[in-house]
Amino acid sequence: MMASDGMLSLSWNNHKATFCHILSTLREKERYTDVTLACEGKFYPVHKLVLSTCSEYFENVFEHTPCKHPVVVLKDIKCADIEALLSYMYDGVVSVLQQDLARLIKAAELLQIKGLAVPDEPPLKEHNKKNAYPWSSRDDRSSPHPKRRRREETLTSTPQGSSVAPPESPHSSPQHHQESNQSWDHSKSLSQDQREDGIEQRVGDPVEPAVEFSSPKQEALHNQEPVDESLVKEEVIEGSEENEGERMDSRIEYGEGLGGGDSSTGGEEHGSKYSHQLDAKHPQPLHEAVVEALAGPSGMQGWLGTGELGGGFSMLEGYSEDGSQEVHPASTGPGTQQPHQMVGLNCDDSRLSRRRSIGKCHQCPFCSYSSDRKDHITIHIRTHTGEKPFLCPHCPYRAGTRSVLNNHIRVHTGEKPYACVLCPYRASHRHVLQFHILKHHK
DNA sequence: CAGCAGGGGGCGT
DNA sequence: CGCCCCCTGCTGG
Repeated sequence: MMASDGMLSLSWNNHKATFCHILSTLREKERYTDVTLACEGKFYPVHKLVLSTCSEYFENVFEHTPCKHPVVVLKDIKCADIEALLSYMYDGVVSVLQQDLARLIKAAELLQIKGLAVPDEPPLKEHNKKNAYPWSSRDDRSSPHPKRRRREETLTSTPQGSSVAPPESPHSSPQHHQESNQSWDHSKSLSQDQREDGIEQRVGDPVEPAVEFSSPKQEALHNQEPVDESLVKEEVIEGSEENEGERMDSRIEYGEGLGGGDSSTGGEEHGSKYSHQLDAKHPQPLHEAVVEALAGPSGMQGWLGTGELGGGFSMLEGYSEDGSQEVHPASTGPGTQQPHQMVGLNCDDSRLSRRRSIGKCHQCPFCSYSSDRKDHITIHIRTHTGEKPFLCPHCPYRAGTRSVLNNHIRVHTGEKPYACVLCPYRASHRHVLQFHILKHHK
């Protein structure tokens, strides 16, 4: 169509469809994903953009989460629902059994998924789900009902208030606070408060009373974690006893490895060994890797899981390069209404003490491993995430640490720095030399 | 033989 | 604090 002034208006006929398709494809390939949703032990690498577009809740969360690649642990929501909601958000459509509809809607309300959860309106009907196109509603995203949501619920701690309960307390009951929209509103309001009222004030948050901040560190923590302060607090509560001990600072860099995948193409020759990395062949390597990691008895299951330990899922917020946050194995009590929990990984202790060995204050969020060295935790976490930031310049091999890569590179360079003192033999690795000596010069 | 995971020392910022 | 490097124990092909 030509405009009167000679300007041409070029339209992409099926732009929306194509755009959405591409987005969906990107998710499948885990390309450019910058946030991971964790639910019932499963991990879903997705895009902040999409989540923010379809959910004001996520929008707020990300707004307060500086991390490059946060991990949002969703509690009280079934992974099936998350999958369905993701399908809805990415594809605009989702099929759901009638019997599961109520539950799905509830989850959508918790997460404030546009089109599925309409605060002021009655729960959507099925047809809504099918037709609603996330994108279509996004425009009003700001308008929807900010105020409404904003309704303050200072009552952060609900009767269940088990937030104070020990980690072991099984408040996992998924229903605890999802039951009503209010609960949703509640959480929402909290986050908004934080954002609008200022993060610092969180400390004074009503919830606070229940929480015992034993050390200044915690405050620091708060400052660092603008997001859902209430959540953090609760976490703190439970973990408070181990302020120094259980808190950990760890970071996961999903960056290249997980989301990017560009370079991840490599490793194929290494076979399945590296498949967990981001091989195109394994669209969800991260999931698998992490799930595996979680499988362990003492692993994340306890943590994220189930309520045995954590009583519901907690949010591991921000295991990212940028943001380290604290993770408290003990998730918030059921008292909280937030669909997720933010868990910080920062070990504020570090600030207080620069010494490395003051006890193992860094805990791996995925397993029972702990270390007094944050850097070691960082590396360790890569074993769970599959992240291997160090690429071999000669082959697709990727390593989790520089040292490992350097060792590997010797296979290409033929360098054999380890010489036998008893003969001309040289080995590329110390182990090899030791074996040689034992075998030939014993 | 190659790689992985964990621990420790050292260094620069 | 983060990174690098080294060492050790272990595993799998």
